[in-house]
Order: sequence, then C-alpha cells, then structure tokens
Amino acid sequence: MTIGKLAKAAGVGVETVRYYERRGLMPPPGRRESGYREYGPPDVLRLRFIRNAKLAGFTLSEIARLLELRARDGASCEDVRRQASAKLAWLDERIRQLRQVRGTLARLVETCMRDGKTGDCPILDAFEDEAAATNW
Amino acid sequence: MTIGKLAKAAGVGVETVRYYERRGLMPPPGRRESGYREYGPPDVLRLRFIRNAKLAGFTLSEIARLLELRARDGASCEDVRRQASAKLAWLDERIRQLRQVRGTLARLVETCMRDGKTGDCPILDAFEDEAAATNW
DNA sequence: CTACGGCCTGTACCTCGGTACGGAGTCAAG
DNA sequence: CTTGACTCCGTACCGAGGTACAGGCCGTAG
Repeated sequence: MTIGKLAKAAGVGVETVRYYERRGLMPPPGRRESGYREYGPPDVLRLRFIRNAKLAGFTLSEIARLLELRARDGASCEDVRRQASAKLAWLDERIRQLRQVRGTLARLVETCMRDGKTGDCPILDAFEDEAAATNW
Repeated sequence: MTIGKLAKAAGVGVETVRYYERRGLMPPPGRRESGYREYGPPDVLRLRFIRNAKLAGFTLSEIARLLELRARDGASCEDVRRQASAKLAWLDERIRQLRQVRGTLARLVETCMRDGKTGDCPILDAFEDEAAATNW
C-alpha cells in the first residue's frame, strides 16, 4: 500500500502521514526500489488510532505516549485509564471556564436588550470595567 | 504615563502593548523628546477593554471591530449585541462539542474500570475502531 | 556621577498541527 | 508510448497571540 492509499484508508492527508512520521508517531515504513513508502494493514490501524485519539482531545504528544502504552502488553490498561482520566478532568475544567464566560456574556446581552436605550452600551461598559474582570 | 505604567495598570505585559499597537488595536501614542511613548487614562481604559474582551473569548480581530463600534456614538449598541450574540452561539457550539467528547471518553473509562481485565484495553480498542469515530 | 532599571527599534522565535510549495523521479491506464 | 496522477525530499509558511533577544539610549535614586 502506498502512502496515498494509507492516507485515504485512515481519513487523513498524505502530508499529514509524513508529518506524523517526522514527529515519530508513525514508524519509518519499508521502501520500494523506487523509494516509495510501503505500508500494511497495521499502519491503517495505527493511523486511525491517532486520528480518533486526536478527536478525543488528546494532543500529538499525549498520543505518542498512548502509542507507547499500546505497544507494551499487559498492565498498560491502567496507565491508559489514568491518562484518559486526566484528559477528562481537563475537559471538565475547559467546559467550566467556557460556561462561566457564556453566563457572563449572556447576562450582558440580556441587560443590553432590556435597557440598551438608557445610556451607553452595557457590554462595552463591562469591558472597560476593572471589577468586571473578576467575573470572567 | 510610560508604557510600563500603562501595562501594569491594565494587567498586561509591555511587549503586549507594543504588539497591540502594531496590530492597530492601540493607537500610536504621543512621544516624549526622548522617544518614549506617552499614555493617558483613556489608554488604560482601552487596554483594559481589550483584555476583558479577550477573556470573554473574543479574538483580537473581533476586538478591533468592537473598538470601532465603541468609538462611534449612538446606534452601536445593537451592533455590539449582535456580535456578542454570535460569540454566544459559538461558545454554545464549543461547549456542546466538548461535552460530547467528554461523554464518550467518560464511558470508555467506565468500561475500562468495569471489565478492564477481560481482554484488551477498551480505550485503546475504541481508538482503533473506525465505527467509533462517529461518536466523537 | 554612576549604576541600574526602563524604554527604544527591529527581528527572530515560540506552540500546535499541519499545509504548500518546487523540482524531480515513478507508476499505471489508455 | 505518452500522459497524468502519484510520490520523493527539503524547506518554508500559515494563524493566533504573543515572547525573547540584541544593542543602544534615557531617567532617576543614591
């Protein structure tokens, strides 16, 4: 299988595969006489693994660690779970932050709708307000 | 007020102020004989505005537009509200995505806890699974 | 007066995850 | 056999939002 077929099979771009090889996420594949990279089915699995882990919110560095764990048999499951739990906590924190910002902004829009005619825009005012910063 | 005082008053770095000037977010200030930038209280407000809008999730380009609206008197409030509402929608979408990923990952960790001993790690397996991709 | 911190400009560099050349060689269908 | 798609390598570039020099001038406290 050439790099183009592999890329298609895993749903990523050709350049991306070469980039992953440079990053050490994909192992250097065998080569044909011509110098073309030659891949097999396990490479599709690995590439798909990377793609799905990325969709799950892991960074490429984290995925590199997951790939190491995947390679090692036995007892790795707990390590994986630990990393997944850490990512889960990170997701919770991000969501919390975004919800907070969302709440503040929603309240401002609310106020703006209610009494936008009286005086200046409450949204713009809030952005100038030092004390408002504590709400973000 | 020199740039250092301004930066401190608004809670950002000196380099950041100069960067904002390059980006057109801060107007070119007056200069002393020595070439030092000279700022006044309105600059503190403006810089604080940028910082708070950034905390609210606006990009620097969006903030540039907000600053224009801020400069124009009258009728700008509705424009601001429109942009804030758009950001609100964007936040909702981001939060939705993160929650979805969080849910999937949480279920995987759950499964891993329950029957992690039987067979391979369910988390790693899911990352190799083509069909699982639809869940993210 | 001298030393130390603050400020000046310009340019380079950082992270993250790729994308886009350019010029050359290769493979396969028609 | 030709043509068009594919692949090779290396390097540069993208966007976002800054940060980090280097080399030199300024300002003020002691």
